[in-house]
Amino acid sequence: MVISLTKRYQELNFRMLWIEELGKHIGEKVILRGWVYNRRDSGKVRFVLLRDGTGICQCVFADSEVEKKYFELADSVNQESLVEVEGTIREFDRAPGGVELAARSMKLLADSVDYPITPKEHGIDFLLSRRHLWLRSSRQHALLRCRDTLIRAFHEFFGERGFILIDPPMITPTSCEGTTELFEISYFDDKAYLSQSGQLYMEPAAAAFGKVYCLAPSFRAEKSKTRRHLTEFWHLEPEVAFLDLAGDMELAEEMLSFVVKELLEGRSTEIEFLGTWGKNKQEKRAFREHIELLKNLNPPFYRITYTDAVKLLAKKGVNIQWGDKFGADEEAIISAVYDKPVFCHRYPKRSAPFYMKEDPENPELVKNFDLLAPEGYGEIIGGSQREDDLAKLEAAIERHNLPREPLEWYLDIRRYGTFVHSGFGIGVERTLAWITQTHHIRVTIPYPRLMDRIYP
RNA sequence: UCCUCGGUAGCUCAGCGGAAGAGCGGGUGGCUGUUAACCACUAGGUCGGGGGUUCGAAUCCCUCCCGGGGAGCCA
Repeated sequence: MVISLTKRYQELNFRMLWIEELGKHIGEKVILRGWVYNRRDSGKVRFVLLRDGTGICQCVFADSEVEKKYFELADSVNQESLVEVEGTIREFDRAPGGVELAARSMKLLADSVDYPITPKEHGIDFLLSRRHLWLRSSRQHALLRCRDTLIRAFHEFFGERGFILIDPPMITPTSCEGTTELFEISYFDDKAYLSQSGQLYMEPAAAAFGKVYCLAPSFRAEKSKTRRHLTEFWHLEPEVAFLDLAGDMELAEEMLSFVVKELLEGRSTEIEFLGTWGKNKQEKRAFREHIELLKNLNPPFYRITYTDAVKLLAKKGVNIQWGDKFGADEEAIISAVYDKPVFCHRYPKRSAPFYMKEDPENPELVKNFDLLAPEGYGEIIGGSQREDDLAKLEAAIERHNLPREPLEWYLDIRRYGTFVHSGFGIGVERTLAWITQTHHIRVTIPYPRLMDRIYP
């Protein structure tokens, strides 16, 4: 079908163009194919907004210039019908994109009756149930283009630095961290679990390749119903040999600065659009301030120890004891002190996962960090130096009441040339939500998986 | 799992004991350039399900179902 269409355009001496390319073809006769985004009319003129995925083009049908049947089609064609429009591209300042198509004819290729997502406000339940159609809408379009750029930027950052991409398994025999709820699946005659992190598999890979990373889905079966949680999210996890905690934090801040720059440069149109879409005056100002913050997001970020953060919170009147975990409120208070993300590091060992390295300067602590994003977005990165002492790791496994046998392979890394190494995990959706100031991360992934929502 | 708010036209919502409403969307007509166009007319309802209170229930009570927001946990 595609081949024959292309041939037809050649025969007609027309050019089949994507809407994003139209600016370079002013004055040319072209054929556009796309879906009807919206339709407007005034007197003897009909406007059809055509969407082909790369952009939107206003097609103008003037009563005096087109045959009656085409004018009538332009007058009645349904939203999201697939059409082919033939005409001439011309400049028009007030049209979206600065150019418009002076239409000569239009052909209905596929009708669309009662398209549910009308140019109107809809509730989140309605939209999420129609996520497969919602993807066509302009805000979702902008967000997912930013997501594409963000993921490419992650790969570029690590690729340029000689990291090797190592894909972890998604089906695992046991929990990686032993704490969170896992999705159980049946695996022939056995039980298996969907991976909640690739980290334990990255550590042996770091011994094999030195600098490695993975970018894969992670699954969490916790019944978390908040704007920061998905049951399936994309998890980026670098792991580096001979890197200590300080180096790990440096890697994290360089990476974040890099991808933010790539987004600001590569997706300025989309980010500008997101800064105005559905926002009131105050929100628009807040967004502009956020963009200024992003523009100045150069290393180093701020650093504060857990112990100092507790003191800071106490000074702010928060009732908190050393050893308590930080909740969402505490994290918001800490991050609000700074105009850049802040590393909170060296948390109490008693609430830390088994694999984190004990701080030699204080065995009550582990050498880990959380990176807290400003503006209340909370933790977007969690990282640590890993325990490389076999005896200490074995003791930690025992302390956490974890079964030892499924972790023997992991202990091997400490048996055969153990080495200082560190890494971190960052959620693609949380990062994108923070950069684009999106309230809920469910719209930063094409098909969100949430508690009680698995359709479409 | 807990707390909290909600379910009324295709969509977004108002009505909160006394004739089922608005805006948008759909349909029809009007307007030479619209920007979620506008104007007029019009069709469209098991008020989430079940039970109860009452002369009378969308409205009050009980219960179940579904969804939103938040907490814990985490990225």
